Amino acid sequence: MATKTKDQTMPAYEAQRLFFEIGMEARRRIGTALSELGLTFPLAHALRLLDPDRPLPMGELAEGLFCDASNVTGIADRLEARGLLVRRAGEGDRRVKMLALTPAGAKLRRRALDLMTGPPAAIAALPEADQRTLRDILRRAVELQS
Amino acid sequence: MATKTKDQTMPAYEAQRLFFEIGMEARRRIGTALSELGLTFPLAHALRLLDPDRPLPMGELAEGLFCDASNVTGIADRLEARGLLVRRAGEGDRRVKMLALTPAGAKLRRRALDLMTGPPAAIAALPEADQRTLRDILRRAVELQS
DNA sequence: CCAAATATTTGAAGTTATCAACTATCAACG
DNA sequence: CGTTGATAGTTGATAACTTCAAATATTTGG
Repeated sequence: MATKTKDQTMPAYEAQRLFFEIGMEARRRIGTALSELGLTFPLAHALRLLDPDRPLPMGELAEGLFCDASNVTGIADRLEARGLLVRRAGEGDRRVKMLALTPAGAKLRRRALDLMTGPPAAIAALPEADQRTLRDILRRAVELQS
Repeated sequence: MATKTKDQTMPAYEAQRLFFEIGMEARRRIGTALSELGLTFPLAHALRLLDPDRPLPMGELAEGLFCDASNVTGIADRLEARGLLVRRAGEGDRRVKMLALTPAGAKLRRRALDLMTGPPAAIAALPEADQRTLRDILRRAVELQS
C-alpha cells in the first residue's frame, strides 16, 4: 500500500506552488502600480486599514500591520507629512492618538485599494465558470482555515 | 440591459479578494518561519533562485529578483558571510562572478523552499476534490497570463 | 498619592532598495 | 595594436522599513 510520504505531486502541493507563483507576479505588478502613486507596501497597507469614516488608534494599526508599535510612528509620520492623515487626540484617553484620513488620504486610499483588490491579474483571463468555481473553493479555504 | 460598469461582486473580483487575503496570510506565516531560519524574504528568494548544481551570474540573480544589480552585491555579501555561497570567477569572462551554493547553502535552501512552497496553508484544509479543481484552474490561469 | 500598566515616541542598529559614480574587463573597429 | 564603448560588479549616498530598548506621558488601581 501507499506509504504516507507526502509526495510533492499531490494536488495540494501543485496548487500551492501555482498559488505562490501567481501571488509573486501579482505582488510585483501591484508594487509597481503603487510606486506610481508614491506608495510603498507598508504605506498602502496602512491606508487599507484606515477606514475614512472611523479614525484608528495607532496601536490598532500596529496590530493590523503585524508590526511593532514604534514602526507605526514612522509610517504615520510619512502619511501625515503628505497630508493624507492627521493625528487626533483620543477622547477620554489622551495617551492614544487616533489616525484620521484626510479627504486626500481617502481619495488615495480608494485608488490603492482598487489596485490591490481590483483588476484581477491571471484570474481575469479565466473563463467565468472557472472564476466562479475558484471563488467558491477559495471561500471554503478561507472558512476552513479560520 | 446591463451597464458595463464592472461591479465588484463579479466572481473574478471576489476571487481576487480572497486570493489576496489568503496570500497575505501565507506571507505572514512564511515570513515568520523564514525568520526562524535567520532568513528574510530577499535572502530566501535569492536562495530559491540559486540552483545548487548550477552557479548563477550575479546579474541573472538581479533579473530574477527584479532588483538593481547593486542590491545583489549586498545580498550576496550576507549569504557569503554566512557561508551559504561563494563567489567564483566566471569562466571566459572575468567580469562576471558566479554565485555557487555551498553544501550548507543547499541545505538551508531546501528548508526554505519547503517552507515557501511546501506545507499548504488554507489549501491543505480543503477536500482533495477541491484541491484538484483548484490546481486545474490555477494551471489554466498561469497559462493564460503568459 | 503611588505603583504598575499602557500608548506613543525616540534612538540605535541592521536589511533592503535605488541611483550615480567608479573599477575592471571585454569586444570591436580602425 | 589601441582607443572607444559596452558590460559586470562594487561603492557610497540616501531613504524606507524593521525591531529592540529606553524614555515620556498618561491612566488605572490599590
